[in-house]
Amino acid sequence: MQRYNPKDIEPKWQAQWEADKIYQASDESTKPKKYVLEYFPYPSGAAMHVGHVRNYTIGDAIARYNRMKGFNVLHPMGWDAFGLPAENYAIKNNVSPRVAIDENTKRFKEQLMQMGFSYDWSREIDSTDPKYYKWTQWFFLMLFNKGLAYQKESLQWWCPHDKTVLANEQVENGRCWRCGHVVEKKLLKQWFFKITDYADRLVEDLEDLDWSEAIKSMQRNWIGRSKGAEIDFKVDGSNETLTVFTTRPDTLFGATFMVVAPELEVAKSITTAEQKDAVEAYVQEAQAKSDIERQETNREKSGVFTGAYATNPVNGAKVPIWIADYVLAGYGTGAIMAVPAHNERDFDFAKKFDLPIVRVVQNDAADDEFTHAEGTMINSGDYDGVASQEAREKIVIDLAKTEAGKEVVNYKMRDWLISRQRYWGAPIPIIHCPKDGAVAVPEDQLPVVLPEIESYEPSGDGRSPLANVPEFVNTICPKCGGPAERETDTMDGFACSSWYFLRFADPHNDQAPFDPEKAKKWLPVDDYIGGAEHAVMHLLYARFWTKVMYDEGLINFQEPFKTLRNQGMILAPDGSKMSKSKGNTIEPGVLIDQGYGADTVRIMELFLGPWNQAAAWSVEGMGGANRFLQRIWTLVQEFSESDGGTAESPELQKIVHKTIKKVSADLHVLSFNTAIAALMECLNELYRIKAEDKYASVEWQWALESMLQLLAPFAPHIAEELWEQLGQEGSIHTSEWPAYDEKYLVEDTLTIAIQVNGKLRGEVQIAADATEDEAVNAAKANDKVAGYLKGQTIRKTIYVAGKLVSFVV
RNA sequence: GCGGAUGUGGUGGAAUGGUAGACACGCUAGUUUUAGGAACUAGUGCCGCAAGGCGUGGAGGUUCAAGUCCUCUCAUCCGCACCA
Repeated sequence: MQRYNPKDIEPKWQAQWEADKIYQASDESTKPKKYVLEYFPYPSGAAMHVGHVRNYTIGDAIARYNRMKGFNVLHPMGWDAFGLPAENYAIKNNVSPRVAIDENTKRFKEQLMQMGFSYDWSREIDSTDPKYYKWTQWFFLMLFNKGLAYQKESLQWWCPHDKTVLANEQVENGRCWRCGHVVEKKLLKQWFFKITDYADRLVEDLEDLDWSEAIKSMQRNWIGRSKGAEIDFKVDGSNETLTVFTTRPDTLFGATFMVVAPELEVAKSITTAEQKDAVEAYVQEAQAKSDIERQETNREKSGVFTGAYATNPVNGAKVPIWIADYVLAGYGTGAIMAVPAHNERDFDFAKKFDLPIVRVVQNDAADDEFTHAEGTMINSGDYDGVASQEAREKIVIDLAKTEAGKEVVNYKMRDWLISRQRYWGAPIPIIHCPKDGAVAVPEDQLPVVLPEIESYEPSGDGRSPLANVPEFVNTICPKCGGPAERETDTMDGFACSSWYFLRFADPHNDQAPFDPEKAKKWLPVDDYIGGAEHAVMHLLYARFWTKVMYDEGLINFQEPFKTLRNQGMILAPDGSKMSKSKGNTIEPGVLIDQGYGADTVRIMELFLGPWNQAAAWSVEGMGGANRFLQRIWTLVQEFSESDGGTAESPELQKIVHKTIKKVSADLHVLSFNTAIAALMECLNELYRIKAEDKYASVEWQWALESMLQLLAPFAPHIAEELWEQLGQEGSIHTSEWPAYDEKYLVEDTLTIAIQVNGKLRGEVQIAADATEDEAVNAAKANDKVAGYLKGQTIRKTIYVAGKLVSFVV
C-alpha cells in the first residue's frame, strides 16, 4: 500500500496545474463571474508566516469552491513592491531596490506556489514595473486635471528616521506607521489628493457595503463628519472676526469665553500690548511641546488671556478671548466658543482660570457640573422654554438672517498627502516651469521612468535622492519649451494600490490602464480578503479613487469591494502576536519540510476556528489535521485494494448526502471550520460502516469521490491525487460540485426529547411519520417520564414535530 | 471619553428559541513483537457510589423551553481620541 507522502504529490500536482492552466480566468466565458481577491502583498525580506498564509488560504478556498460551483473565477496575485523597506534594505546593503525586490518577489512566489494556491499567474502584476506605474501616473494626471491633485505649503508630519512626510492616516499615536519613530511637524510644499471632496460619499456609501461593522465604524470615525454651525464673533476694537465651529449652537448663550489655538496668526494679532509678552511665551512653549505630549488626555489645562474681547452675536455679551493648546488648529476653524456649563474641556478650563459658568440647558444634571444632555433652554432670551434640539436649529436660522452664522458640516479627515521624499516610488509626473508653474507631463511621455541611481540615501533636506540626478531633473516645459525641472518627489505607495484590483481585469494593456469592457465584466471585486490594518488607509484610498474613476466615466460602479472579509489574526501558540523580532513566527515552508505538507497546513489554518476570529496556532493541532488526511488516504488505498462487493448501504448514501449538504451550506457562509468538522465526521462514519459491512463498490466509489470533491477547496493536492487514483480523468478542481438529494436524508425513526416543566426527563424513538398523538403517547409511556407525571395533571402539552414533547404540570 | 467586537469544558471551538459541549487537541485506560513526534478501541463538563443536582462572565426579565430574545452590569481585546 502506498503511503501518504505530501512531498511526492504536492510538487507534482502544482506543476501539472500550472501546465494545464486550469486556474486561468477566461475573458470570453459566458459563465457568471466571481472575482476573489486577497490584498496583494508587499514582498518583504522576511518569509511569510502562517498568519499571512491564512489570508490566502481563505481566499483560495472561496475561489476553488466557486470554480467547482460553475463560476468563471478571477483569482489573481501580484506585488505591491514600492515602499520604504526595500529602499532601506538597499541603502544598508548597497544594492538596488530593484534587485532586492526581485529576489523577494521570487521567494514569495515560491512560497505561495508551494501552498498550492489557485492563482491565475498569467495576470501577475508588479506595481514597480514601468508598464504598471505608467498608469498610476496616468491616474495622478487625471486627478491633477480634475483639480483633485494640488500642491500646498503647510505644516506636515515628518518622520526624521525615514526622512519623508507622511499622510495623516500613516501616523499612529504620534509615530510613523512604518518605523515607529516619533514624528515631527515640518513646513513643506507637498502634493495632496483632495479626498475631502469625497468625504460625504465615502461616509454615505458605507451603508450598502457588506463589510464588518468594525471597519465601517473605523472609516466613519476617521472621516469624522459632524454637523453644526459656524458662528462669527466680532473682536472688539478691531476689524477681526473670529469664526468658530460648534455642534451645539443651542448653547450659544452660555458661551462665556473664547479659545484660539496657539498656531493661529490671529492669536497674536488680537493680543493687547499688556498681554503680548505672556502670549508670546505661551505660544512658544506650546510649539515646543511634542505632539505626543499635546495629545495626552487628562492633561492639566493651560492657556493665556489675550486681553481682547469679542461680542457674542446673539446677545451682545463681551467675552474674553484666550489662547490654549486644547484647541486644535487643524480642526474646525481653530477657534471655539467655550461653553463651560455644557462641555467638559471648557468646564475644566473655566474652573482652572476662574471664568464664569452659565447653564443654558436645564435638565436633571447637578448644578456644579457640566452636562451634554438635551433639555429645556434657560438664560437664553427668547429661546427660553424651547427644547434644546429645537433651539439648535432656530438659533442658526436666526443668525443666518444677519449673516452671523450658518449651518456647516465639518470633517476630521484631511486631504491625502501623497508626495514622498524617497527614491523607491512612482515619480510624480509633473514638470515645474518658472513661467508656467506645475505642468502635467503629456500622456505620450509616460511613464516618467524612475532612473537607476548611485545613492539611495535621502538627503534629509526635504528633497528626494532624485534631486541629485541632473539628467532626471533638467527637462523642458511641455507648454513653453523653456528649461524646466521635474518634480523629484515620488508617490505614496498607497497610490499604486488604489487601482491594482482594476489592472487584474486587463493586466497587459499598454494602451490604457484597463479596457472598460473588461473592467465591466470582472468588477467590482466580489470577495476581498485582507487584514483590518488597512481600514483607514488602503480601503479608504481605493474607495476614493474608484469614485473619481466613476465620475470620470471610466467604470460603472462606485464601490470597488462589495464584500470585505477581514480574517482573524493568527497568534503564536502562547497567544502573543507573531513577529520576526520576537522570533516566534511559524513558517509554512518549515512545516511542509517537516513532512506535514501544504494540505495539512491549509486544513489547520481553516480548522483552527472561525476564519474571522483571532486564534493561537496549535502545534499539537497539526497532528490532528495531518491524521485526518492520512485516514482519508488510507481509506482510499484500502478501497482500491478491496475486491469490492454488491451489498447496498443506505447508511453510506445517507451520510454522504448529509455531508454534501452540510459542507455546501457551510461554504456558502464561509464556515470553514465546521465544514472540515463535517468531513471528519463523515470519514469517521465511513470507517465505521467499512468495519461493519463489505464494500458495495459502486456506492463506495461514489462516496469517496464525493468526499474528495468536498475536500478539494481545502486540501487540493491530496484530493487531486486520490481522484486520479480512483480512476477519474481530468482535474477534480474543474469537476462539478456534488449535489445532494433530500430523499436520502429522510430518517425512518426519530429520537424525540421529552421535557417535564422545561427539564429534560427522557427521550423516545418514534416513527418518522408518527402523528402528534402517537408521539405524545410514546412520551407518556416512557418510564422516567411516567414517574414525573404520576399523580399530576397535565396542564399543557407542546409538541415540536420531530424534536420534542414538553409537558407542563 | 467615543466607537466596534468578544466572553461556553483542561484547550481551540459546535449549537434555525427546542436534548449545551459537534469536530479536534490534551488527558486516562486498554489492544497491538509497538524503532518513531505511531496505529486502533473505550472513556473524558463539574459535584456525587448512585439517584440526582449544578452548569454558557454576573444580576434580573420574557417563555412550556434561553448560550440564543429584552434590561442592567462586569471583564478582556481592537480602533479613535483635548475633534468643540
